[in-house]
Parts: sequence; C-alpha cells; structure tokens
Amino acid sequence: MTKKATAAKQVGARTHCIPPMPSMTPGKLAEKAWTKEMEQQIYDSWKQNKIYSFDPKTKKKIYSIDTPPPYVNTPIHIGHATTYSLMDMFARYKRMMGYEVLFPLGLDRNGLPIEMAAEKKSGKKFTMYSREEFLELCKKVLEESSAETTDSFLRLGISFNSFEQGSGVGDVYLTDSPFYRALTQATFINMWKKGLIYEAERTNNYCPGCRTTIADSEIDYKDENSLFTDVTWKIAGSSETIVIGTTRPEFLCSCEMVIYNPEDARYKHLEGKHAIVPLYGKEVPIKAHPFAQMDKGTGLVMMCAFGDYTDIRFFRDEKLTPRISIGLDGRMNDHAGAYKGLKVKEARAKVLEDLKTAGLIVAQRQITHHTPICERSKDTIEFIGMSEFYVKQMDHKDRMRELAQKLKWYAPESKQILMDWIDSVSIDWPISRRRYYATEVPLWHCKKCREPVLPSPGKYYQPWREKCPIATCPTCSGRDFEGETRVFDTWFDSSISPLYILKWGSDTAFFTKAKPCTLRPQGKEIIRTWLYYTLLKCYHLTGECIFSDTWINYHVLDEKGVKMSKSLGNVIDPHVILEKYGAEPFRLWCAVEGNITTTDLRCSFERIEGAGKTIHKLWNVAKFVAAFPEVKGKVELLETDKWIITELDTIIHAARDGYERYDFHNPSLLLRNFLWETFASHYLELVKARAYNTEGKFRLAEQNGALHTLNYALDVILRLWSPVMPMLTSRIYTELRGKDIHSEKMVEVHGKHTTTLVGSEIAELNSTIWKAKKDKGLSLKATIKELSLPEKFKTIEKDLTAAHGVEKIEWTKEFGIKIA
RNA sequence: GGGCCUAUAGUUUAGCGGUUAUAACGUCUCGCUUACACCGAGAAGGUCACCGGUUCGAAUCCGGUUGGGCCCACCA
Repeated sequence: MTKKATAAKQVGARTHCIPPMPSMTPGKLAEKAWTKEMEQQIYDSWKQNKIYSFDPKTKKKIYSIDTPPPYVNTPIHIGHATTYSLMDMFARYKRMMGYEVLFPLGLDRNGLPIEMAAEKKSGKKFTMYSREEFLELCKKVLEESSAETTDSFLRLGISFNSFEQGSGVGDVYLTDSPFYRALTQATFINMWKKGLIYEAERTNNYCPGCRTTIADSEIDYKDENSLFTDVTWKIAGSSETIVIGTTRPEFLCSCEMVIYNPEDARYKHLEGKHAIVPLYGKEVPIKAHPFAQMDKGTGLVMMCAFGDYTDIRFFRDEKLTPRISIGLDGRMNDHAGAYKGLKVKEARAKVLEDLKTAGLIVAQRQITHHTPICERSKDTIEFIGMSEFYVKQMDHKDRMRELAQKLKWYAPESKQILMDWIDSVSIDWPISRRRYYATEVPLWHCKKCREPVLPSPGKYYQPWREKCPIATCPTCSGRDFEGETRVFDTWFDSSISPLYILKWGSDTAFFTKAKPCTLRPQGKEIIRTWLYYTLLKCYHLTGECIFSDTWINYHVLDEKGVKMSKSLGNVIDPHVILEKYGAEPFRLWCAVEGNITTTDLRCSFERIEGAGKTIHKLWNVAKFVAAFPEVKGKVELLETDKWIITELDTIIHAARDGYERYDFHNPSLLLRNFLWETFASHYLELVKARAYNTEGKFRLAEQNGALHTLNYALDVILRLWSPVMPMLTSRIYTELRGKDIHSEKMVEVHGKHTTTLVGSEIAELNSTIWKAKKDKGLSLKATIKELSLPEKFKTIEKDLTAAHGVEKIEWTKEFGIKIA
C-alpha cells in the first residue's frame, strides 16, 4: 500500500463517535523490553527503502529545512546530535501533517578548519606545500572523516531525504563539490554584475607568520607584558614640549596626527599647531578628538597606521592616508627609514634605544595588555592594508532590519541578537582570503589593462590553474590573462545553502514553487555570521527574505553547566551514548531535558539513562494492550473510558499546539506525565479487571469498551510521540497495526466526549484506597467490605468495585472505608 | 568595559500576577499485586540567587547586585 492510501484510510476511519478499533492478534511484542539492538534493523531499512526521499514533483505543500552543514574534520559532537535530533522531530511532525519535507544533509568541507586538520595531521604549515599538494592533503583528510559523520546521523534515526551524495533535491551535498562551488561562484558573478561587489584596499588582520589575511574569528587573545614608554615630542615653531605614552614606538614613522580630548584644558592651546615626530622630524597636526581619554597616559595619543582597531576607524573617519610600515614579510618597510628590514620586535627595541640615546624618554613602566595573536602561529596580529573584495552591506542595513522583523523567530527573544548585530555593522563585508582549500574567486585579470574579466556563471572555475575562458579583454582587447589566486571566506559559501537546496539558478521552476525556505535552524552564536550573511546575500540575489521561520538553539553543556572541552576532559561523545543506550533514550532526553531555544542544556549519562525508563514503560503498556484479543461485536464505552478520552484530547491539543511552535519539550513532558501518572497508574488499573473480565462481571460490550479505549489511547500516545522516538514507536505500531507509523497522519482531537470526572480526584481516590490497604498490611487484592464514596464517583461504580475488590459501595457525602 | 539571554528541591525542569510552588532523576522506607523490580505504594527534600520597589497580593512585573552563557569591544 502506498503511503498516501494508508494515511487517507486512517483519517477517514476516525470520524465516528467511537474511535476505531484496530485489529490485532495476541502474542505481539514478545520481547521483554525494548533494547538498543533493535534500532539497527529499523534505521537500515529506512535507509535501504529510501522512505524519506523527497519528491520534487509533489503536489503537497513543501516544507524545507536548511540544515546547518557540520564540519567534517571532527566527528559530530553532542550539540550536533541534540539539535539534529530536534530538527528531525520537526521534519517527522511536518510529514505527518501532510507536507512534502525537504530535509537534506549537507557537509561543510571548505575553509580553515579543514586546513588546520590537514596541517595538524602532517605537522607542516600550508605555506610549506605547493597549492596542488596542499589541496590533495586536505582531500585525504576529508575522505577519512565524512563517512563517519553520515553514519552517526543515520544511527540517531535522523530522517534525511537521502544518505547518498548527489546533486538532486534532497541529496547529501558537500560545500566543496563542483556543483556547490559553481553555485557559490555564480552568486559572485551575479552580484558583481549588479554592482554589489567591489574591490578595495583596506586594512585587514594580517598574520606575518602565516603570511595571510585572517578573519576575526581566527584571532586569539593573549595577555602580554609590554613596555609603556613616555616620549618627549617638540612643538613646531615653539620651544614647548609634550609627552606622549606608547607601547608601539616602532610606529612613530606611521604617525599622522596627535590628539587630545576636546574637554582636556591642558592641551586646548595646542589646537591647530603641529607636533614633530621624534627621530623622524616629520610634522603632524594636533587636534581635539573624543577617542583620546583624559585619564589614560598623559591624555595625548599618537595616531598611527595601525596599532589597533581604533586607529583603523580613526584613519577612516578623519580621511587620513595610512602609511603602513610593516610589510607582508613581517618586517619594517621603506616608511620606517633606518629601521627598514628589521622584524617588528627588533625595530621596537632599536627605536627605544635611539630614543634613549637622544634623551627623549621621560619614563617607562611594564604593563600587561590583551594582545591579538594568530590562533595558529601565535604571532602578533598586525593591521596591514591589502586589496580585497567586499560585498555591500552598509547601504542595506534598513532592509536587513525589515527582513529580521519579517522572520518568525523561535524563540522570539533571539531576534534581538540579530538586530544588535545589524546596528553594529560598520564596514562592508570582506569576502576574499589568501588561502587554498576554499572556493576560488572566479575571475581573471587582463595583463594589459589590469581590468577584471569574469566568466559566465554555471561552471566551477579554478583561475589559478586554468586558462581564462574569455578570449579577449572586453576593455582593451588584450589577450593575456592572469588567474586570480584568492579564495572566498567560508561564510560566502555557507550563506547560500537555502539557494542550493532549493535549486536556485539550476531549476527555476522548482525554486519558484519551493521558496521561501521554511526553516533555518542554527546556533545563536552564528546569528551574526551564518543567518545574517544568508539573509543579506539571498536578498541581494533574489530581492526577498529567504526564510519564513528561524529556530535558534543554545548549547549543550556538561552536567555542571560548563562548556565541554577536550582540555577539561568533560566531553560527552554521542558515539558513547549510542553504544551505551542507543538513540531512543537520547532522543527522548533531547525533548524532555529542557527548552534549548531559551537556555543551555546540561547533559549527563545518568539523565539520559533515566529518560530510558519511559521507553520501558511505554513498551510494557503496549505489551499489555497487545495481549488482549481482537475486539469483536458491540463496543460500549463506560464513563472511565470517556474520561481518559477527554484527558487525551487535552494532551493532543497541547502537543499539536506546541509542535507548531517547534516546542517538543513541553508536549513531551506532558506525554510522559500522562503515560505514567494518568494512563498507567489510574486508567489502566481501573479497567484492568474489565479488560480481563475473568469473572464475567461485565457485559461483552463493556469489556470491548475497555479494550477499544486502551488501543485508542496507545495509538494516540504512539503517534504523538513518533517524531520524538521514531524507532520505538515504529516497531510497536508496525507489530500492532501492521502499518508504518511515520506514514500516518498526526492525531486529531477526538472531541466527542465530555465527563464530570476529574483526573486528580480519581488519582486521589485510588491512592487513598491503596494506602488504606497498605496501612492494614493487606495485599492490594484484599477485599473491601464496605466503601462510602461521594456521589460524583457513582458513574464509575462498576470499574471501582472490580478494580479494588469492593463488596458494597454506599453513596454519601463523606469518604469512608471499611476493610474486612 | 558594552549588549543580549539566564538563575526555581542534591541534579534537571514546569509555572511567567492570586489559595499550603510542578514533575522527573537521585535519596530513604515498605512491597515480587498475572504490562512493567528499567516496577508499585509511600516519605524526606525548596526563606523560587541576593537587595530594593510596584501591588490588596510577586517565583511571576520593574530597578540594582552577584554567578553562568553567547556576542561585541577595549588594549594609546
């Protein structure tokens, strides 16, 4: 039977006043308990039969999830395992709601983490290889780790459309595949033609050791001792001197201005005068500027190109021309005059020595300061002007704010993180890098006129090793070209994932049908990068907001609330969880433990194991229900049955309401509590005697009512929980109903019954009777001679009598119990 | 240093203006009762981080302090 036919039949059947009674035979669920060993057969069959594959020709509404492609250089960590399990719940729920769900797995294989892994493995820096050799080394590292990542997701029961790599909709994709890289390059070409990308010389973080521009995210900080030196300066055309403190005296040659705070009365008379740079004799203007803080040093600051980020901003604001004195080799250049050729630290020592000789040093003291260093080579970061490509974003901040407002945020509080980031964006987005394992900038330069020449989009280009596909330069008709050697920042690749999965640029009909992408799930720490850049780039390319929803997750910490790290030894490896407990207890833990969209989750083996108890409970409830024969003949519901059906209605309503808001936490807590405390402890105990009906106290129709309701309740619990525990519920449902639970529709509220019974009152009544027996040292099977009960329980008299072994019930206002 | 988020039993959580604050895990006591000992029945355990305010009334709203998380920055 097809999925659709099964689902339709099920829905059609659920319209009578009495819920349908599925047929079943005794002796099902023979195993004593659910075990992790049962999982493999299930996920293997899912993979083999491709039951979650995506049908691009579907007539259903499309629900798409832009999954965050994990880096494959390391095995998946607990955060991946948790968030992907939750995303899988979203996907499974939406399938049951009738959507065609696009849920692909992507693997991020571009950029620095891969290069670092390759360097670590070989023990050599990338600069020590030829470009070709290094790319080969990266590929080798990647091949070893990608299979492991995919396998972990399979074992977790994640219902990706496919576990095979390919270029079709829903296939596993790699961000370094020719398909993906061709798309990345096409977006560059498209935006270049629209004038949204330009090249400019600006200051960047530069690591002299690695000889490359590096991203802010590649910077570490270290507390370093340094010498703070007060130096005497002369004022031009006057005998007056001033004293300026500095930790970077080697930058004297790059000084373009001296500033003081506008409020600083000590220096107001210097406005408009010029200071003479010691050792160089160059005159620079003195100006009031709020960057200078009166209480720091002498209150005077020499502004040089460039000591830190403030300097960079200052030069930009003041429109000063920076004369950068450090070369790409990390040594002083022509601007440094006599110090040319010295390394930065050597130059600093020599400058200090010369200042001392000239008698210009007033005071010196040791200070420590937080210094930016390269996370790889540990060299001090320098700020050097280099030519890079930029994507325009400063002109589009208002539009970005609108897009942020348009998105539906789960949780809503997370929106503020993006709004704050947009406010703080102060320069356009630099997208080029001087690295190897990344998508190449698709561009050649005409050797004659130096103008850039761009190829047509649609193919993957490697300009550093390929001939230019354009024969003549459109500007000057030159015929010789030089391939661009730079590559893209990783975010330039990852920010088109929704376009890639929806086939923008390659299947316009499908893209038009499927857009916008429904959900972007991701970590809160990459809102300012992944989410922001994706919204920006997709807006530049499509003019629209590419997502309708975004689900932002916090983090998984260790049991004490501390971030997991190798050095602390508190890492919980998902593979160990899978080996010890299997996927199902872990998945239930993911839902039950907490709400990861508002707080960090603390993880421990103990609590995952604890979650597993509910699986055992559900298995046994199912086993109990499965042990009874098929219902034949008339079904008559008693008040107890109607009561549990109304309780279930409350659960169904709350669960579906939660699921719609990506909340699987609260519904799972409700379900767990219902299963143990309401269904197993009270309903099941009350109707057990009727279900067995060994003494024939009940009519057949009444007995059928109990059996029928037991089955209905189990059905509801299984279906509501099937997105959370897909393997367990699938196994039970297949055995009891002979159908795949994941092809069924989500349960609807029954809504046909009302009751005067209150769950808490039934629980209290049962407890009181059990306690009374226990206090007398009697077995729970012991007979009660006489029970006096309030009238309100009269509707369940037959079940009460049978369940508690009561000989006579007297209806009064008071509760009383007389035991034989 | 700044912004945002967060703080409830030993642990993890529910509650988000209204009677003695929810549940689970763990702990303790008793019990093999034919779905389940991965169980059942019970018990102990909380000045709801701290200080102040609004209110007839605050775990819940507001301000501040402290601890934790994420991000940004500082470094003359």
